[in-house]
Amino acid sequence: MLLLHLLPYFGIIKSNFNNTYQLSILFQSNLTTEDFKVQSSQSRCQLCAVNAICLPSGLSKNELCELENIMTTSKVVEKNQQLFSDGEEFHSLYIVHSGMFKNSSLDENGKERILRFSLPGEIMGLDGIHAECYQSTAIALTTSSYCKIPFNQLLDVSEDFPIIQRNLLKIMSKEIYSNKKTYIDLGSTAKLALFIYNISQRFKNRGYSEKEFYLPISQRDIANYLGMAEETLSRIFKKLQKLGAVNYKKHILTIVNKQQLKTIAQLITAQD
Amino acid sequence: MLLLHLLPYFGIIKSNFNNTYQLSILFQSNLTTEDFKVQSSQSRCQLCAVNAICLPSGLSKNELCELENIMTTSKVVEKNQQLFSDGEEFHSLYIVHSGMFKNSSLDENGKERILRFSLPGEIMGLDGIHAECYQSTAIALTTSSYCKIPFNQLLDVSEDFPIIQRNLLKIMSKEIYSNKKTYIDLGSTAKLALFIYNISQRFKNRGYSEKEFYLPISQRDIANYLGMAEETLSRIFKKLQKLGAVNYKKHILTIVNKQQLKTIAQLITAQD
DNA sequence: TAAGGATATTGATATTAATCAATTTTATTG
DNA sequence: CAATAAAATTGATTAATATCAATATCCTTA
Repeated sequence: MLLLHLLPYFGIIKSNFNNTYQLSILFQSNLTTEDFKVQSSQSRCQLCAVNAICLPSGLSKNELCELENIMTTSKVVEKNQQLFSDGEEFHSLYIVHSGMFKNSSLDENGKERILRFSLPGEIMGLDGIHAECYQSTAIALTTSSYCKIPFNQLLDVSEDFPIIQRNLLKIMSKEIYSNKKTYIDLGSTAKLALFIYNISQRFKNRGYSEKEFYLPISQRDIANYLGMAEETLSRIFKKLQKLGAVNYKKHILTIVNKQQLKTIAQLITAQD
Repeated sequence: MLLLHLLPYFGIIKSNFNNTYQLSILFQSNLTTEDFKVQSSQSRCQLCAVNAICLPSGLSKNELCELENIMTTSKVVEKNQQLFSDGEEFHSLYIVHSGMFKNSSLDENGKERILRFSLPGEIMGLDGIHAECYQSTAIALTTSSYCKIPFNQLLDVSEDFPIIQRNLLKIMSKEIYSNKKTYIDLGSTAKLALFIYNISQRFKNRGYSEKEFYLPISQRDIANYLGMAEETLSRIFKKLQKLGAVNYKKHILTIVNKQQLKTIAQLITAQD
């Protein structure tokens, strides 16, 4: 039987190519919810692979316990299922436990606008706090799992445990900061290179491989997120491969030359 | 003698053109700091024109008092002065009281990247909480004033007054949300129209005129913020004027046709 | 108020990316 | 596994925007 808290590790394709395809299948496959069932005693935060990130640093056993009491055990959603939707009443924060989500909303003409992709250990729903309703829709891009924290209960607990409050502020601050590093003045090639690099670093920060990972996002969605035409994105993916910076086949992304990727993304100045 | 807490009202150019230029001069002028000196008893939050926005709703007299005790009386900075800078140790949040600031940092090639413009009632420095140092530099674009809240003291106070904590979370949530409404998939014309509309609405939400205001931002800085060439911005400003949507002369911006502006900004679908 | 520097405008051209249209490849489902 | 739908690729063309270069205007300050 599969233990859910190990799933995030499986999602990463190791350099060893014998393991690779078997493992990655978990993320594209048609396994049913049943396959992911978990013993509740083992799904608690102490055992969770992402706990160190989703609510970082400084919590005592006592404080962690309080948190766990209000959180749901992690649950599975299938590909294309929706966790919450734009405009719906806000009640809980969601933490990605495994898999990936897209957060989007519809613009004035009804066109989907993808605002963010959420990876394991990342929190969704923070933008709903101020308006008391969710500001975007969260859709699983692959079979995924999540934990749920009712916000009012979190506030109650944080009154007794200021460290939790402080952590929440830090998480939100980081979110504000990361949104600022925008793609706005980059050309299409730099945009895609930066996007790949960013995703890679987010995986790395969560203990996964930064070199090779399963990317369950369609090119249409990447193009939407980066604000470019699908066709342009396809051409630029090809270009990045031709340049030897990355490799991309069937949603498996390999970073071949990290330095070069960073240079193209304009994160470092090209040497001459 | 000028009372600082009235300044924000003066910054707005009324439709009455007799008053207009005199008043707007306050914002471009070379008045010295002396001219802006304030009686401390009148600068407290109760009298502040922006208090209802900067720390909104639900504070009792008692709670407000606690806040005021830790805040500095509002202070003036001259044009081009810096409030805090990227990388400097984080200690306080800053609230714009009057005038305008730009928040920017340098990219890998040393080029300035403007991340945001801060208007009266808006908080600066929130992105510094997580890293414990400021993530951007705040520079006054015109003679401006601000209030300062030491963050650790704010945390202390908010432990006793949960409403303050909750307000802070809401403010940060709003900031996360507003960053998401990006310009990424708009053409240059729509970008500039949306930019003008957004600024206009932020003025409106703070009780100022949404139709006409002094915009102390250089076209170079607007172009930088929107990720386009200076020349393109100049041409598009002209285009928006030719179309009859706005008027712009010597940093005085007038919205001539709001509906049209919104249509160009793709906020509403064009009627046929 | 005249001079000099900064900011903004304008035109010509080159570059980049969008659009349109067709085809190929991949994924899904009975 | 074949049939169909969805996603990705490719080429040709058009449209948008950047760049380069020159000039004009505005703003500051001596």
